[in-house]
Amino acid sequence: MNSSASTKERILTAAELLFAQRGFDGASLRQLTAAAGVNLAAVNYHFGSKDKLVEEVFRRRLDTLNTHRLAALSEVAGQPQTTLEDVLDAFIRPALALSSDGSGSLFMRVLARAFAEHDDTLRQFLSENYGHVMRQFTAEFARLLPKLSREELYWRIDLVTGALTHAMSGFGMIQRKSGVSESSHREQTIAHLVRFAAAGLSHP
Amino acid sequence: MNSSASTKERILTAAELLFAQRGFDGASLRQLTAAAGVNLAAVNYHFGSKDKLVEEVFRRRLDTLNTHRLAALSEVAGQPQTTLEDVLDAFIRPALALSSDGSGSLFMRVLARAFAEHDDTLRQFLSENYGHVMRQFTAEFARLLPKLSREELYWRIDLVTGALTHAMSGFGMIQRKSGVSESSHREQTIAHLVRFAAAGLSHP
DNA sequence: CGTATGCTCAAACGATCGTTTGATTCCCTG
DNA sequence: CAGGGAATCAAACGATCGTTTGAGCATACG
Repeated sequence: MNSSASTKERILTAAELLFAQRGFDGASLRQLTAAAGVNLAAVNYHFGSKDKLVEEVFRRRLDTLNTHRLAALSEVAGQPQTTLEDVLDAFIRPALALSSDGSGSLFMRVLARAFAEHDDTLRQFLSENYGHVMRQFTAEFARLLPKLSREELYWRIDLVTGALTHAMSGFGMIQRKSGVSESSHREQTIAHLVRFAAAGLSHP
Repeated sequence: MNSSASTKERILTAAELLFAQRGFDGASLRQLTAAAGVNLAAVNYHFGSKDKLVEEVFRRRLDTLNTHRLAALSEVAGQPQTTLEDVLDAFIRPALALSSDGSGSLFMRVLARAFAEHDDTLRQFLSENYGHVMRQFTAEFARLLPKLSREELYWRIDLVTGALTHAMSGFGMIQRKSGVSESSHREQTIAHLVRFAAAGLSHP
C-alpha cells in the first residue's frame, strides 16, 4: 500500500489515525503495526517505546503548525493597524490548513485528546516544546486588549482555546455543501471561528 | 440492601475519581476496587461489567444535572422578558453547583473526556439520555436569536459547548482568592462564563 | 568475495487486563 | 435458633498488553 514511504513514516501515520480513533491507551502496538504493515518490533526499534512514539506524533505536526503560526503572527504583531481578528487569523488559519492537508485533520483530534487527558508527562512535554507560542500570542492579545486584567485575559483565552480545540477536532466531520469548493469552505470556517473568538475575547 | 448500596456508591465514587484522572481505559478495576476498599469481583457482581459501570457513573450525575437544568430553563423559557443571559445561567449554574458539591467537580472532567473520545457507544448513550436537554435549550436559543440561521446557530452552540466543557472540567483547579467565599467565587465564575457565552452566541 | 551494519522478522517474555468461579461469610426472615 | 438468599472473598481464567530477544535478511564498503 504505502510501501514507498519509510517504516518510520508509515508508523507515524498509522499511529495518528489510531490515536485519534481509540486514544493513546486504547490503540495497541499490534493494531498499529498491523495497520502500518510493519513488524511489531519496529516501533521499539525506531522510537524506543510507545511513549516516545506518542511524542513523535506530536512533534511531527506541531513543528510545522507552530512555525506557520509564528510566521503569521510576526507579520501582524506589534503593528499599530493590527486588529484582534488579524491575530486570531494567524492562530486559526494554520491549524485549519493542517486539517485539510490529507490526514492532518486527524491530528486535531489527537490534540483534543491530549487536552482532555490531564496526563502530567504529556502536558509537560507540550508546555516545554510549544509553550512559547502561546506566550507570544498571549502577549499580543494583551496589547490589543489593554482594558482587560491579566486574570480576565487568561480566563477568556482559556475559554477560546477550549472552543477552538473542540471545533477543530470535529472539523473533518463537518460536511461542506456540494458546489462549495474546499478552499472557500475553509475560508468560511475560519471566518466563523475568528468572529466567535473575537467576540468572546473583546466583549465589554 | 443497605450494605450493597454502600458498596455500589463507594465503587461509583472511586470510579469517578479514577476515570477523571486516568481515563476509562487507563483506570483498571484493580486500582478502582482497591481505592474503594471493596473486592475486585464486586464491580462485575453489582454492575455486570466495566462498561456498565461507566454508564452508571454518567447516569448518577446526569440525572440530577439534567433535572436541575430543565427546572431552571422552564422558569424562563418562552417568556417575553427572558434574556439570553437568563437561559445561559439556567444551563451553566447547575453544572457549577455540581462542581462545588463534594466530588462532583471530577465529573466534569469525566464528561470532558467523553467528549474527546469519539466512542460511538458512549456518544449514543449520552445522546439518548442528554439529547432532549440540549434540544430544549437550542429551541430557546433559536427563539432569542431569530436573526441567526439554523446552521449558524448550531455552529455557535457547538463552540460554546466546547468552551464551557473545557472550562468547567478545569474548574476545580481554579484557586479562589483568600477572603472570597465559595459561593461568591462561584457567582463570579458563572458571570464570566455567561457573559462569554452570550457574546459568542449573539455577536453580529 | 567477505564482512560489517542497518533493518525486519517470528517468537516469547512477564505483567496486567476484565471476567468468572466456587467457597465463605453475613444478615434477614420464618 | 435454624435456614437461605445476598454479598464478599481469594484465586484463577484466558486474553492482550508493551517490550525484548536472537536469528535472518538486505545492502554497502574494504
